[in-house]
Amino acid sequence: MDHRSKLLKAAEQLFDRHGFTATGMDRLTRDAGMSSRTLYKLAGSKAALIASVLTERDRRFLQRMDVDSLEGLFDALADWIRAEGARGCLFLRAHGETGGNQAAITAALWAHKQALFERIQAILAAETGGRGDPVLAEQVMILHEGATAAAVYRGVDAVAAARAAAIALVRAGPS
Amino acid sequence: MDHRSKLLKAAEQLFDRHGFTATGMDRLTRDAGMSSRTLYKLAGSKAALIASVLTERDRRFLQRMDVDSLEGLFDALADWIRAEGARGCLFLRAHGETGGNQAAITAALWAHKQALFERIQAILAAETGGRGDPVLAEQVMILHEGATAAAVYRGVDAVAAARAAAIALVRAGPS
DNA sequence: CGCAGGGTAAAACGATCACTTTACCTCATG
DNA sequence: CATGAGGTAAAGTGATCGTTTTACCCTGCG
Repeated sequence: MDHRSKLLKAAEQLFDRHGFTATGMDRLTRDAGMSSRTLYKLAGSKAALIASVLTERDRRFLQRMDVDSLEGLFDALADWIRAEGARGCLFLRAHGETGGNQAAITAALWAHKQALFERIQAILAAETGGRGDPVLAEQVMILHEGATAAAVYRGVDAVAAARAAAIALVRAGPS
Repeated sequence: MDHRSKLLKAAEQLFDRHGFTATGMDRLTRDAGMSSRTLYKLAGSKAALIASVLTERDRRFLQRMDVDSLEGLFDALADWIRAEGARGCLFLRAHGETGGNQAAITAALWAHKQALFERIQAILAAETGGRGDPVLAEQVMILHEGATAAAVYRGVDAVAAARAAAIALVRAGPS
């Protein structure tokens, strides 16, 4: 594994497990297995590193959510949480820690949520036969978001509950 | 207003708007309008102050969620967000910033979510005529949580969507 | 008046922060 | 063999962190 991949992997893990501000650069160099000089040559700055981590996270997460059914979407989320742990959405956490004042982080958050929303819309369009209901998509998105957050204190079972709710909502159709 | 109230109010606002670690004690003393000596006599430490803020927040939030219908619950959340802004659940943010390693914060998070869950259960029991469905309560809780999180990037409208979804779920009954 | 309680402003504390610099090492390639 | 690119370890940078200390100032009360 090359230096850049090692750095991004270590950084994502540390940021996720301990928080962004709480993670010092000395700990980062140790976990990434490289000198601070190389780290700064690769990352530029801590802020830029956070942005890079979020970009990579977005790619990896959406890849995992590349499914073609509502059930698959929530199963994929449950798998993700079982593999990565339940510590809440990393994008919202980054946004919250920086007070929403860092443009790059806010942009990454928006792009990530927009992409996820479009994926949900596509899944629903396929399931309901092209009938695109933006309100229903938003409700499924909220269930997905809520399951991610609630899993922090209720565990993976929250995802199963959200999954059942989403299915019931779609079956009930437009209210 | 006495010193303790001024401190808690200023601290809650700063923590919420800028993050916990990003808020320095110098800024806190300035906004609370007192010397650092008085602040430390009242708060003990920054960690203790965070815990106190969360306790006060729990009280104030649950007081606002003291309603007797499902519609009222989500309307109360919308009112809260309109008044306080949409920056996500402060308890989950505190938990995330500290990596879940501070016992007092984790305890405050658990207590808060447990109390909210019981409130939702009570509302549902009243609405469905005593039929206590714990899964339905969890689903409404997830919608509530999801709306709080999604409001950060989609605005208050997320709460209206969650409200409609909750109503549809309850009307559909046990799946 | 005398004095204690509770406050202030501001300096000082050591620790830690993100980041840079210095000095040295390794090694493939012309 | 010489060399330059790319790496390391470690010390140093100034700033900022949470917290404590110092010295002083009101003010209500016996």
